[in-house]
Amino acid sequence: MQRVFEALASSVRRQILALLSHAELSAGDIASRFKISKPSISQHLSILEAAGLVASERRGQFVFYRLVRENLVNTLDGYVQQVCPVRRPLRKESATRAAKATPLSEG
Amino acid sequence: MQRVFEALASSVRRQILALLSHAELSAGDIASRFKISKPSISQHLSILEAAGLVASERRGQFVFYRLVRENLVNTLDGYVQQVCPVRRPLRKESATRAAKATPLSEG
DNA sequence: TTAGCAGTTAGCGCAATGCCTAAATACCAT
DNA sequence: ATGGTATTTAGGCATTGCGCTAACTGCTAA
Repeated sequence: MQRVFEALASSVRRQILALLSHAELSAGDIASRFKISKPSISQHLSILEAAGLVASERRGQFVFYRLVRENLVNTLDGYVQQVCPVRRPLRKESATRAAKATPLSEG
Repeated sequence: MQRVFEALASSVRRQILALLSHAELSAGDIASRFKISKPSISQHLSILEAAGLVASERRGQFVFYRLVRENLVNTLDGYVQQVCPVRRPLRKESATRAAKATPLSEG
């Protein structure tokens, strides 16, 4: 969780995740979309991977990165629930509980 | 948004928000729950306030801080939607869309 | 005004971050 | 093996972040 929030603290890294939300991309493809150097992007990718927000797979010369939505959503949702007690989560399991829509101090 | 994610990158600040999710607290009350010094907590609070995640109000000698849930939830939700296209948001307005539960690449 | 508590601001030291270039590694093709 | 492309690792440097103590401001109470 600490790693996830640290990873998300960087604008570049958030943009990378946004890119990967559309499609799997190679490290080079990702780097080409930013002004900063390839090694810097590689470093960002390794931070994202350490946080479990992306996964990588080498195919031939290329290393493809894909978004791991589950971890992103679970982590953010988990924290939001901690801070907005028993509010509607944004994950599937509890579409039922969502119906109750518990108003708390802001209702 | 940048400010919000930067604010959330610190464990202490996330804990402060969690504290404030239960009740409004004075700066001193908050500080007393951590090992770090009062000035440091004050600095954390000002970062949270700059990010719009908390609001402060002086009452007599005390400065009370309260959580601004809206901004926290809106920001996290907004980014999640950017990354998990047209996924179920975790805010109220669209309890309707939540029923549809759009499966995407992880369905 | 003086004393005292609550909180913030100022300034310092240290560790971590983020960028870079250069060099190394991994793979493909010849 | 050799050369070329893709990516990561290593090392350096400037900036930022986070903790501290000391000093300052705001309020209450005599």
